Amino acid sequence: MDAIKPKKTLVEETYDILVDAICTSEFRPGERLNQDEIAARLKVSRQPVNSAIAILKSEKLVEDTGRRGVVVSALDPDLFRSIYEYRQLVEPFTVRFAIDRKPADAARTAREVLDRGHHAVAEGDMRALLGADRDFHEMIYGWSGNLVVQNSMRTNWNHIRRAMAEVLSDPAKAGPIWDEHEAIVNAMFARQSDRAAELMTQHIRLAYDQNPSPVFGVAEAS
Amino acid sequence: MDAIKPKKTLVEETYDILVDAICTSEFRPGERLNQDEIAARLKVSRQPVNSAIAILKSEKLVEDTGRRGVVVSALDPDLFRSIYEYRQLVEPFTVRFAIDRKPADAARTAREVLDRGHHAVAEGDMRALLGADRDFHEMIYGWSGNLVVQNSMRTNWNHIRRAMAEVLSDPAKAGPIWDEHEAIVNAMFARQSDRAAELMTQHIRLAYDQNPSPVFGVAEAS
DNA sequence: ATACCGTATTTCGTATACGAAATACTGATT
DNA sequence: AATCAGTATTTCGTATACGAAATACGGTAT
Repeated sequence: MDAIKPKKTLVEETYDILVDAICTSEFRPGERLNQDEIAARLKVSRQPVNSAIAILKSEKLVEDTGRRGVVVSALDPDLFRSIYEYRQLVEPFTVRFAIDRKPADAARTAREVLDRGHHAVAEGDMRALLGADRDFHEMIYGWSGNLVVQNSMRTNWNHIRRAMAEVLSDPAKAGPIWDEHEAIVNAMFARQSDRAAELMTQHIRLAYDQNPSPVFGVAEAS
Repeated sequence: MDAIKPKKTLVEETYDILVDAICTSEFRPGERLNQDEIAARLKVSRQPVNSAIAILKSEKLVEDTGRRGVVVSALDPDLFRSIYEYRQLVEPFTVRFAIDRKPADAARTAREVLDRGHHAVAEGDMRALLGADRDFHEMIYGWSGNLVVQNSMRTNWNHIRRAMAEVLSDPAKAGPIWDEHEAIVNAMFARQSDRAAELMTQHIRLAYDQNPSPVFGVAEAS
């Protein structure tokens, strides 16, 4: 019997809702977040909205405009470049560690995540695709056992989602991505450390290189 | 003429004060943060304290205990290991990029930072040492031009500071660290990319390896 | 027509109030 | 002495109030 799970506070719920709205471009880059309106929409007082916005600020999803509140941060090509530079460095490393550190049920988990991705491709569901893509990578970060990577990639994926929300991508183009995911996982389970890491490096480089404009033409998150 | 710099809000100031109190072990791991007491001490209402704590929560410097508020997070050996694992991966990378991306005044800045470090060694001032150490590494992160590394290492250094605050280290032992810093900078300015990166790798590995217990016997942050 | 000034309105930071939930304390029972 | 139940107190999440600062608007002067 587990402990009763504490409910999320209104601050936490508000934060989640705002993150999602920003990352799906419901709130556009540069758009002002009006606390009264948000509070009215969510049917809460302004105070939890104000607190949630303070957290968003610390995560740079929104930025200050002085006394007149915050705007959604602009999509920053420098940040995007940094994220992909970083991913090319860090994710092959997570692959290497994941091979040795993955838990006993890793094969089952991997199968589920891959199936979910292939299913999203078949359904042509862009939102599910992005979620599955993120799940795939987060699975590997988790297996790597490195808490710093897990934490830093959590916020990085929010920025990736934002960039992806700016374009209408063709889900059909996502097919090869999931083949690449399969190949990475196969190499990992075959304990081919170098091959798996190289496949991941190529995978991420390809995602970035196929981007005709660093932010607005993003074809794939990964 | 620059824009008038907006003042920090009470939430921001409170957050800064709390971070410092946690990172210098004024608030001990496991200790409850009482909002009323903190508000009274800082002579503000509870609301900005509550908001500041919400941000600390999202950064994992404090954790929830249900309805009775938050406690300062325990020093987690896994997190510490992750941080050093991560640093050994990421900081040589920042060194390599810094060589090409450093600004025109980099040599002057480096000199200032190194002088500050040597001065803190001579003064035997542990707190200044830790600050200078952090400044040294942040200088290189900044030169590398990678925003993700800069952001993630900001919170990581808070955790490093916490671990350091648990022990009374001998400042005299910090001397060789600054010699290592000098060597790294010299290799960078000589554009010896491989050598600089390797020196940084060794430097960080040495800092971690000299730690008899992953958290409590930390001799050096770097 | 444009610029300026005064007033009204909006918005947000923060203080205060309220009530729910958790914890501490006390007295009664076994 | 140990346990339980009831009550009091503490603490925090959130709503509401207040006031400062920013912005919008309307009228007047040039």
